[in-house]
Amino acid sequence: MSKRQSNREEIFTRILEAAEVEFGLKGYSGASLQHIADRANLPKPNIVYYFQSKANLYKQVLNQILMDWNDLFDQATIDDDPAVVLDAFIREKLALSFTNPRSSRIFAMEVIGGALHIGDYLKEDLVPWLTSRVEVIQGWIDAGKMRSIDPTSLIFMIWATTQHYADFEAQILALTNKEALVEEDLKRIGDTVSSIVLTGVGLTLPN
Amino acid sequence: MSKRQSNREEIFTRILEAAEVEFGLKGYSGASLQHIADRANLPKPNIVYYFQSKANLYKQVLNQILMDWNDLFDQATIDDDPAVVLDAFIREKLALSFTNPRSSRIFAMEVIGGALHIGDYLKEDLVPWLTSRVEVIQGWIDAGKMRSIDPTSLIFMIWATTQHYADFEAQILALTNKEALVEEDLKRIGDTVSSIVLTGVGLTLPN
DNA sequence: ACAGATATTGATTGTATGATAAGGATGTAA
DNA sequence: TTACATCCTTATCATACAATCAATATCTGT
Repeated sequence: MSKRQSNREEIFTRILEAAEVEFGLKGYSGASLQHIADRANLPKPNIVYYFQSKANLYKQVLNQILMDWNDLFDQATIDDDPAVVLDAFIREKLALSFTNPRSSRIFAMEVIGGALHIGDYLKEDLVPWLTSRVEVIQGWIDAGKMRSIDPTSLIFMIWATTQHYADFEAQILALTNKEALVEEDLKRIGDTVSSIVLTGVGLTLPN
Repeated sequence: MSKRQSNREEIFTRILEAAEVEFGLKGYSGASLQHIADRANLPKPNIVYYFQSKANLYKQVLNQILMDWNDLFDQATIDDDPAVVLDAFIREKLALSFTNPRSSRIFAMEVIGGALHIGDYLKEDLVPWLTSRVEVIQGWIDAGKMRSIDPTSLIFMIWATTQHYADFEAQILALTNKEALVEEDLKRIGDTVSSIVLTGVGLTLPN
């Protein structure tokens, strides 16, 4: 007669999910352990029992998000067709913003707040990633496959535009007078962004 | 012998400025009236005396920011050259992100948090603005001046890209290994973004 | 110079928070 | 069954906060 159907791991993820929702809604300071506990259907001290502190729980949530963010655009090499790669990158990143806006928002709030908790990750893990991606794009430019533009600014531009639909969802819904963004919007926006960016850097998709 | 050089208006703006800094650094929940008071060099109760409550002070700060945001891209008509207008819009918005990143960040955090305090402003003031701008761009498209793309997505794209440099400054500095963004960066990024967008929608700047 | 309005101050209040402590329940191994 | 470790829960802590208050100081119009 086990009132306790839940093992350690299940509770872990339950708390993490509740925390993600709460942090996503209220930000770090605004979120309270009590609310997270209520959401996870657990007494508050249990949260601390599993995660030691609020700051640590927050770090774990961020870590989870960064691990979930797939390595889109990661396997691309100089030999690939830049049009195909960039189009896929834009559409995948945009789709991720649509399906998982909460993750994007937590990350955004963290960075806007100065990236105090993930500054090290940015410098240690993301810098090499960006460097290697810039090299690939520069390779395409040198090979005459695309127009000469600043690769870093291009990557930031794609990041900014795609994440915008997750982070500023409230503004977009208010401005477009909608309840939610749907599959149709994803396609229209993906078409527009991909079209502008690809044309902008002198590329056309093969048929 | 007036120890008190400050009239009511001066104190008002002093509090508003201190609050903008504090909210920008810590977010709404993270900011405390005590810290705002310290920053404004006033006792805490005076903050409440002038602004009644923390929530109201925050609203006033947001209001101030929205009023400061000039009406860039506002006077453009169908008769103008879209290349000139869009280029100027991109560069001015980008410059604003560089000179006043704090305002942009407070606005961003507010929207990410669900735009609970400025939802009405978005619907009442920004919707008409967006509608009229979309009409102008659609007019350019209909007149064959530029490529046919979704005007709304284009505007969001420009917003996202330009604000990105203010909101995600911490990430950008970490990734580019810099201390601060300078005039030179503003030019390079402006060139890249303007070039990609203009080319992307089939425009070229006149000489 | 005076009186009424306005502004400033330090002290205080009640509440919500993150964190801890200590005992009880549960499962596991001998 | 017994012993032990893990897990959970109730009760409680000190702290920081927004907000209020009563008392004092300052200004302003007459």
